[in-house]
Amino acid sequence: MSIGRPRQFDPDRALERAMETFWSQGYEATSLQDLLAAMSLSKSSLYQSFGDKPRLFDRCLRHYARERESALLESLEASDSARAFIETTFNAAAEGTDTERSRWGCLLMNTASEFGMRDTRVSQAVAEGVARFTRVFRAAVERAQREGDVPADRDPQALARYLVTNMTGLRTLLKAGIGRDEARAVVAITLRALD
Amino acid sequence: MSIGRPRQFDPDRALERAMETFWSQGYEATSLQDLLAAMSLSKSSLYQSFGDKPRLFDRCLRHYARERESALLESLEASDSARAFIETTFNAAAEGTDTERSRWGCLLMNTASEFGMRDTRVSQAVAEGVARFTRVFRAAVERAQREGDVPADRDPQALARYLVTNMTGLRTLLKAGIGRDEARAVVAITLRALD
DNA sequence: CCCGATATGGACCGATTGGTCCATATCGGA
DNA sequence: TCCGATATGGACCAATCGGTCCATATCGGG
Repeated sequence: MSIGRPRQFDPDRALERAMETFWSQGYEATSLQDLLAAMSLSKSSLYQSFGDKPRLFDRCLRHYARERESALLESLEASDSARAFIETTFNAAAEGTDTERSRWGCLLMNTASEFGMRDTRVSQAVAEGVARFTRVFRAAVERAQREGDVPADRDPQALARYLVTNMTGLRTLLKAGIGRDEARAVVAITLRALD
Repeated sequence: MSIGRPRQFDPDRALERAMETFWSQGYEATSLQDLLAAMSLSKSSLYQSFGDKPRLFDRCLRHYARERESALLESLEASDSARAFIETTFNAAAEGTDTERSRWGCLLMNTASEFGMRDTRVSQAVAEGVARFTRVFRAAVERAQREGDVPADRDPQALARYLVTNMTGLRTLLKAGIGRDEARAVVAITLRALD
């Protein structure tokens, strides 16, 4: 399978760097030069291994969605209480302690905001990613209901979408310059929906 | 004051067109060509009357914020009940009946998402606009409390920010392809915070 | 009727954009 | 050791980017 000259870079690492660049700057504001510098490879290698800018971006979107989903799932499974997981996730977002990446918002939502419905491939990647997040939160809500921390008569799917909506709005407002105290107060109200 | 050759275009109309272009496409994705075509004027006139692209964008942001604020205020004052105003506003957003512009999201939040905190002028314009919106919703909450439709012990400022957050998230999710029914369900949960 | 002042159209600019192409390097297998 | 196959670096490209400049058009006031 590996005939010919071997790659001089780690494709996963390079993809991660590309993802970070798109994430922090957006699609249009990211030039090929930016990508090449961040990924530390030549233009030829980029096109050889990842195709053109749209294809690379698409791979970054899907990589992001999967990565975040598994991180959330891991955190959920490691939590003693599903409700605690939800509260911790939101509070961490409000604190912005969540690495410097918290200042970047959510790549999927940034992309939804930037592209809207203009590009079919992008829209589909975004929709799929949102579905992943929603699924995780639905699972969390359902488990919380089983654990008696959320009333059983609530619609887990609707509640999950509500949580995703609030997380999205919160991250956007943080990018808009809202302060920590204000974010905390918003989160407090948001989480009341679980009572 | 009006010495020299008169303008052959309506500056307000031109600014409106520029705003719509930035609103629907974002800043980076909007070229000067796009602006000139939408505004129906020559490059010279653009630079003469509005300055360069960043300056024009800044004016669009402030124009948008003021326009939306006054529209919301008007709607609030025309409502018999402040709570009805809030509910109507959110339901309209969920329906997407809200002209084609609903597919564009909110210019201020799109901008926050696209720029983050990179540009001081832009950040300030966004923050000021968000403050306008928050003020309107706070006024609405306070009036609703006076009218007995929202418990008096709630913090109007925090509730207003919560509403802005939810509106932001909702508009973003609509851009991400969420359906009407799902949006309605989210809004229903959002509005429970007023009970 | 001319003059100062503003508006307008279009030529022009260097820089950058995303993308292609080819010569060269470096591998595994025969 | 040579060959097929892949990787890499860099030259090169047309198109477009935002922006400047100047000649011309069109006004009001003297």
